[in-house]
Amino acid sequence: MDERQEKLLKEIVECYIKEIKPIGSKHLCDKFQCSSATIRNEMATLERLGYIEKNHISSGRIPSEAGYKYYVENLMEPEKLDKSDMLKLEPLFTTRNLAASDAIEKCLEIISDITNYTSVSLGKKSSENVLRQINIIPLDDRRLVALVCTDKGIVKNKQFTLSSDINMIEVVKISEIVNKMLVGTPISLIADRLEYDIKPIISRQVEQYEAVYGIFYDAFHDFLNNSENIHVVGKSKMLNQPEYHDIEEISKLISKLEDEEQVRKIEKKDNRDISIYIGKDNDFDENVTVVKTSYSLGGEEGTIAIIGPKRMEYNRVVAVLNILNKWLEEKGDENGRRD
Amino acid sequence: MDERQEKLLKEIVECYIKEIKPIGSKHLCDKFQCSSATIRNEMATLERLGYIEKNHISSGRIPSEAGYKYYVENLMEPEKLDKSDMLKLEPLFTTRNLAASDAIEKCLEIISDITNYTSVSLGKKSSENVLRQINIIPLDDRRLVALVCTDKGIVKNKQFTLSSDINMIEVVKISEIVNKMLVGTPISLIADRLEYDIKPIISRQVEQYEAVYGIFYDAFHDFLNNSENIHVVGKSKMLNQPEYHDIEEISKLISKLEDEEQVRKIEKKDNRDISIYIGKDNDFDENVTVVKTSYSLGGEEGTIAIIGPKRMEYNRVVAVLNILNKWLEEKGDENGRRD
DNA sequence: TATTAGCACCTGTTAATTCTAAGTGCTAAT
DNA sequence: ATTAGCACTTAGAATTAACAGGTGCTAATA
Repeated sequence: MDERQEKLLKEIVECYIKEIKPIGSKHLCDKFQCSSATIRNEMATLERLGYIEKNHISSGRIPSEAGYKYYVENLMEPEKLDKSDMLKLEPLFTTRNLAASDAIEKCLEIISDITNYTSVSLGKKSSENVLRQINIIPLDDRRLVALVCTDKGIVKNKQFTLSSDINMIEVVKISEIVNKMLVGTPISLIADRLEYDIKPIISRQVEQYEAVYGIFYDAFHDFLNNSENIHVVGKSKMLNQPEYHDIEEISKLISKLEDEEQVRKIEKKDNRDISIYIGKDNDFDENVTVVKTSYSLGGEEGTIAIIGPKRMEYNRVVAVLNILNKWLEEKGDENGRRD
Repeated sequence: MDERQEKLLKEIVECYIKEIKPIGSKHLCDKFQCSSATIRNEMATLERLGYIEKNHISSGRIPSEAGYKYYVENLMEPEKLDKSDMLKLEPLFTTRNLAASDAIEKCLEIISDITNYTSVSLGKKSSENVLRQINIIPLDDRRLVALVCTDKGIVKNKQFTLSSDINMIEVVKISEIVNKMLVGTPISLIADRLEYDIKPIISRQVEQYEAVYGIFYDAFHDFLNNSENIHVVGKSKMLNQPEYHDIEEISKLISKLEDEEQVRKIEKKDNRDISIYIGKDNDFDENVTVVKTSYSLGGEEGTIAIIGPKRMEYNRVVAVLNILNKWLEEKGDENGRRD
């Protein structure tokens, strides 16, 4: 590809991203100071190379997946975010001492707001976390909150109401035992340990041991079941993308976004700063582009991804992620220094 | 309306709910043992009364909003849920000592799953809650969890990482002061009280008082901002409803479901057991039906609503709500006895 | 008097047809 | 290497025709 061809491809991609209509040769005459015939010739070459496609024999051209790929790897110019975008990013920089998980969620919301695409965060499955501590906090003589914390900074609370035959003091005592015995245990093993190590002890000490056991079991239950640590923000953003006219298709996509197992497919083992998977390149859905970056924050490692149409405003998305990356790095350092 | 006309209306409504196609006179001949002409005559009457409509001069009939209304008020027969539905309801009855808010959310998920419509719960705005207690739970020497509990059983936790110049012990001490001074204060007033009552005290006792103040401020912040206590489950269920072919329209509806202020409009001051607002009768969206019931659970009062197409399977929905209502009542009693 | 058969009439839907706009590839001339 | 010119292609819009499914009304019927 010579320089003009590259410039042509760049123009086609950017123009198509804006207009969402196939680009004909005439549209590019002015920009390139030559006749439409010349453009047509060059386009024919680009098509032979696989970078652009026709919908039908006499339609304008649209970028192929390879074309988008070449664009993002070689042609795309970084964009500067405008003022209103920076304003939306503001709260991130001003809010201090947010916990990792809250910070990530805030990120997602801002990303989704700025880009108008769906944003996703993937942390370790909570079952891979290790129990740091469990606290029982009495609210009154019948109600309590169980607070479970893991090493990766996940904290969950769950409320319980005791039936009248259970003594709050017992529950607190048991929680001390659980702490002593189970701290450091991977969450995935907790259920077993509760059953085989803790239950026998409780049953010796407490009369209504089934109920007390139930509380501890339930306190962990959320961790085991819904593996959490996945957040998806802006699920319905794709409804605004005009290329999705078919309600069936979009419905399928949204279902996928609601299915944790599907979303997990976004995760991929590569450590590049920002990676872009276009169409068939990504394992999630061949009709979308997934842009990913990984973060490490307060000991928790994970991935942030943006899901949008293949005709994504790549340079905008990359610009946003670059800023967030820098911010996450700084925040990560801060936390690092302190640990 | 004589008996036959009522039976006719009932048939038209139920048939339309199933088939989603305008109902012609021929379809009803068998059921009514008479000719299509007779049916046509009767239909003309029903149309004059405003219970059914035509799309165009020679189409079959569809129920009008008034028709649906007459149906649910006078004609609808209660349905028994089938086995698979009861199976889905099962977890509700077996799970014990769930906190109110968790229980409600569980309800919503089950409702949405069984009915395939969107379900919503509306509790009191969290700013209307009153502070019950705030706990500071240290995780290590730099990290802590702040746990805020309100009288209506809302519990939220938020993690913080302390910068190295703040002493954990100080924070815990301050939390005791906050508890002493602010327990019983409506959440909506907390911000002010923090500023004017607590801040002066902290500033006298702690050197880095701004940061410590920040922690308490942030701990409450979520309560103030997003007024929470609204849950919407199955936002995209409407995508499966065939009458919503227009992507624009459905997109608008989903946006509404994501907008808390809009969702609040569902709330209405009426204390009937189950109330049904069809089309223009509801303040949320004139293209849907809202079925509501109110609950009182562990001192928290609120509303559960189901949002679906006007062509909703009313008897199924009502059957589900009836069961839930009974369950909620029992559970409410339990809690009541204990307080 | 309530029901029905028959008929003229209406409209959405579908398929077939035509027309146009936008674009292409190729050839020959520049 | 570029371009003008031309034949050719296709999607999409507009038009038409045929048809299916329905209606209301009238007159005959039980």
